[in-house]
Amino acid sequence: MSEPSTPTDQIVDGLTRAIVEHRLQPGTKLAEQKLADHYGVSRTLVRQALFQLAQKRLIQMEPARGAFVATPSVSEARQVFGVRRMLEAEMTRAFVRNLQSDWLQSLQEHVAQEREAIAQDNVSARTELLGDFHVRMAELMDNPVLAEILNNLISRCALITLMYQSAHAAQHSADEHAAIVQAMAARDEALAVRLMGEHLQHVEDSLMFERTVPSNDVSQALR
Amino acid sequence: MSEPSTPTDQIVDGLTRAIVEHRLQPGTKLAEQKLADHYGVSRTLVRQALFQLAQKRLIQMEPARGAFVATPSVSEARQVFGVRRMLEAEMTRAFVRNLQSDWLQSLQEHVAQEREAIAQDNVSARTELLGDFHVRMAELMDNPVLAEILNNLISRCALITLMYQSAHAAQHSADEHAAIVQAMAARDEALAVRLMGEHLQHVEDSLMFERTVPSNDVSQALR
DNA sequence: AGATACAAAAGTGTATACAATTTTTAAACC
DNA sequence: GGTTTAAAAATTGTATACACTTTTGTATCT
Repeated sequence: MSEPSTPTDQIVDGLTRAIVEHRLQPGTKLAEQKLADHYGVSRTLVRQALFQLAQKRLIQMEPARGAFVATPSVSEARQVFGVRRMLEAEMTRAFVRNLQSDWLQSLQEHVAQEREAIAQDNVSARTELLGDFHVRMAELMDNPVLAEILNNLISRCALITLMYQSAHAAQHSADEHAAIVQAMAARDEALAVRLMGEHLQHVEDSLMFERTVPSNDVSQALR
Repeated sequence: MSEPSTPTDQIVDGLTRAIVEHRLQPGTKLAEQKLADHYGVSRTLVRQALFQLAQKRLIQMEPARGAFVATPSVSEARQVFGVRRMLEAEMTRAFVRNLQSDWLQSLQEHVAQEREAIAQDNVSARTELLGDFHVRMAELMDNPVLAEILNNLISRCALITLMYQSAHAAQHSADEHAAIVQAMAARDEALAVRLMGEHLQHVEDSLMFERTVPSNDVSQALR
């Protein structure tokens, strides 16, 4: 979390957070000069950042027209969730098979944090923690390659996710996380895998609503 | 394959191919001006391309020192193959479950192409086709999201792969591909999944040898 | 009034310029 | 001979300049 990171990376991170947290709505135009002014750098660096975001599929670049926050189709959304289910089913299986004593405690603490954020109605912390549960599993397994891929997929899911996940749905997710950890604690591989699959299916099913208002106020959103 | 693509994308593609095909050895320095001269553009565009390659983990950028073709550690290599096994086990399962009549024929034709390239001792075509077998499955399932992720993973595998895969190992891979298709044709889901897992394990096991000579002649490699 | 044409403004795409850092080269020293 | 120091060259990091495209605004015509 505390990497030195180049200016370009900082812009990437800042925009990623803004997009994932829905402070920048899908379809919003990202004008290079405005971003440059906001970050106090030249367009050169903004441009480098935009290209990277395009590769992460968080924005879409149209030739000579500029960059826009991505508006994933329903089909793409289903594919992203599908890949997550494929990957995380096997990840869960491997997790239970190689279970270390401290892993369970770490996940249990994470779920506790989730519940705290939900109780406090802290929407952005809640969203981040719910996604990080899955990344945390990869990190515990000491697999940064998997963690990075999952993190990218989860970013795309967050972009896909409806504006604000309801407090109810968030609570449901946290409960499912807890149930998964419980199955792991019982070393019940099959159950843990099944619960993880169902969990992701539930998250997917709880989304896919109508689009929300595009306010498009870039400077304010980035504050 | 025939996208208009910006100059930056062309540089990314060109360097990707050069790295994946081992015309540029791991550790080779990629000096910006040399690349700019070679592609007849300014450093600006080369830089954009390099940042994208860094994100794909095909090169590593060191602050103020420049870009170098990535030299993945053995640990990273195992992680990449591990993620592929996770992903492709489930992909194979889904493939067999949703099997369409024309899918098998497409894969069979692909295997035939592989064998032709192997017979002709066309190393670069062979390497590309052996990797594309897996991407083809994702494409047949009409899942570009999965196809893109797999393609990135496979690029990293190719970078990891020993300088030149032996003709013998290539033949072995093509045979395993054929066996997988055969299991699919028999609608034997469990067998197809198992064969795919074993196939990836074999590929992984056949690698991991010593490093080879760094020739570092960029201009010639890109020719 | 509505549509069309054209000029002005804004924005993107690329190259160049320049400061800051690293690498190389050469000389001085032990 | 090998190591240290210092200047020179090369390279990276960032900003700016400018051509070209798209968008916006305005006046003209029907």
